[in-house]
Amino acid sequence: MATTSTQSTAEILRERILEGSFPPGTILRQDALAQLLGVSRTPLRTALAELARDGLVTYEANRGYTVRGFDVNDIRAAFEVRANLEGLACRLAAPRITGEQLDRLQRCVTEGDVILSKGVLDPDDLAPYRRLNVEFHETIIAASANPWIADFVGRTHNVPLASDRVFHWEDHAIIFRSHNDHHRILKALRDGQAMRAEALMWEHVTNAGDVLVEHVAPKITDRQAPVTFHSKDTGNP
Amino acid sequence: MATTSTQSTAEILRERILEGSFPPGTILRQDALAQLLGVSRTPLRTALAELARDGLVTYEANRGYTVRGFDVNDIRAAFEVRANLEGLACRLAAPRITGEQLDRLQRCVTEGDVILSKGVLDPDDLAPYRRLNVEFHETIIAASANPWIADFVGRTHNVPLASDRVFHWEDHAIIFRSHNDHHRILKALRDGQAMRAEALMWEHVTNAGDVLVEHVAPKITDRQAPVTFHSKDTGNP
DNA sequence: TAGAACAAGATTGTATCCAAGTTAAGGGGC
DNA sequence: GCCCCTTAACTTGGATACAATCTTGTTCTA
Repeated sequence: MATTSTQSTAEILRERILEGSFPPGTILRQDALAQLLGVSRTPLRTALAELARDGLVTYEANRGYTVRGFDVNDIRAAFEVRANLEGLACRLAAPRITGEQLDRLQRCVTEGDVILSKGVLDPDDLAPYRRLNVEFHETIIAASANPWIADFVGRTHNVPLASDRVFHWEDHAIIFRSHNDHHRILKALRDGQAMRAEALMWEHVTNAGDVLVEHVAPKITDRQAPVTFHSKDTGNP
Repeated sequence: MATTSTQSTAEILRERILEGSFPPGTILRQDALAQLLGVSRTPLRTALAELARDGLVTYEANRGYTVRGFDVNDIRAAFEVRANLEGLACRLAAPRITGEQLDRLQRCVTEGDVILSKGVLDPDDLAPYRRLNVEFHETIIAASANPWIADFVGRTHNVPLASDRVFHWEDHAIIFRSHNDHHRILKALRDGQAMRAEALMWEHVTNAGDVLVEHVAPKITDRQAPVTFHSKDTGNP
């Protein structure tokens, strides 16, 4: 295999935690967790140290790792920063974006048009549209030519419920407006209007945060009590 | 000891790399490095995984860790996002900063006045002034009540030469102007002028980046050839 | 009965050992 | 003579064993 056991362990754990398989406050017992994941404690511990650096789990010396909990304010704060960073990405990208990148953005927008032209939100279209959305944002960030933005925005996705893998695919009007933002952002970037692109992106992300917070707030209000993870648990509630 | 061996190893390594003790491209041989630091390979590897997550070293599966090199563009890019993030911190802090925090900012400014009133830059004043500077910025970031900003700005300090531990303590006019910015930023925050505080901080950080880049650019132009780290090396060139 | 001290069990942190992969050198074939 | 394959030394990755620390339950005392 081209990848190492530590890497795959970290990836699986990250996925599980972001999915919510391990409730916040869960104490991650290394022996049990290693057994569940089918690896020894050595790669598991390395993976945990990485996740701790990403803020997904907290660490206390000689007391192990626990799954970190995020409240509504953490999510709000994440979108606050992300709105600014992605706005900055637009401002930087406007004068230097390449034709090839503009083409890719155009493709995302056009394909999104097709999906949304139905007038209703087909559940089967969720995955493709989400992929388009991710590619649109990532292309702009890449066009900004500032690697820190990509890194930091990526880190704000390391939050359960705030990741762009969570998508509110219910209200056609909301998605339609969001997609319309993409149209305008692309237009602004093509015309080299840095400030306009920045303002549009800022509002675009800020509103997405508002929608998300409004939608998921009830889910997070009940703070789980600390829970211990044992080997008999499957990790899927 | 309250701290664990892994933690201290990571801290020492981080310090060493930021200082420049290990030139970019250095291949960090685990056996030799562990021997140098007086620990076994296990905690060392965990520490290295952490530093890799911070971007200080790069990792390739089955081929180990190498010290990452940063060029002028990386530093420029770091200041670009830092200027925006610290500007954002000001905007957020303006309406919610506490009296206690304003007092602390005032103290930083006043003590800085005393140091700079001499009219010349005494080398003995470098450390105290640098401490005041760090406290000023960190207080505002804390006042923004957005933990992501603190995290991300901290990460931009994880760059050799771009850390705030590097300070250009030569030109009195430059320092004086910079300190004058602090005066105005404090005034803006006290008066609740969010936009003004943001603009001032943006310019403040952007200019600091310009000065740094201009000053250190010659130092980085010569890109070191890849070098292997052996146990006989002391780590101090 | 409440509280503290102690001891046993459990859990984490570190070291050592073994396997798997990589790199480099030497030998054989064209 | 040059290229490729084989092989051996070296390095990294993972598993296991051992040491240090924490937790918990019990017992003894005031």
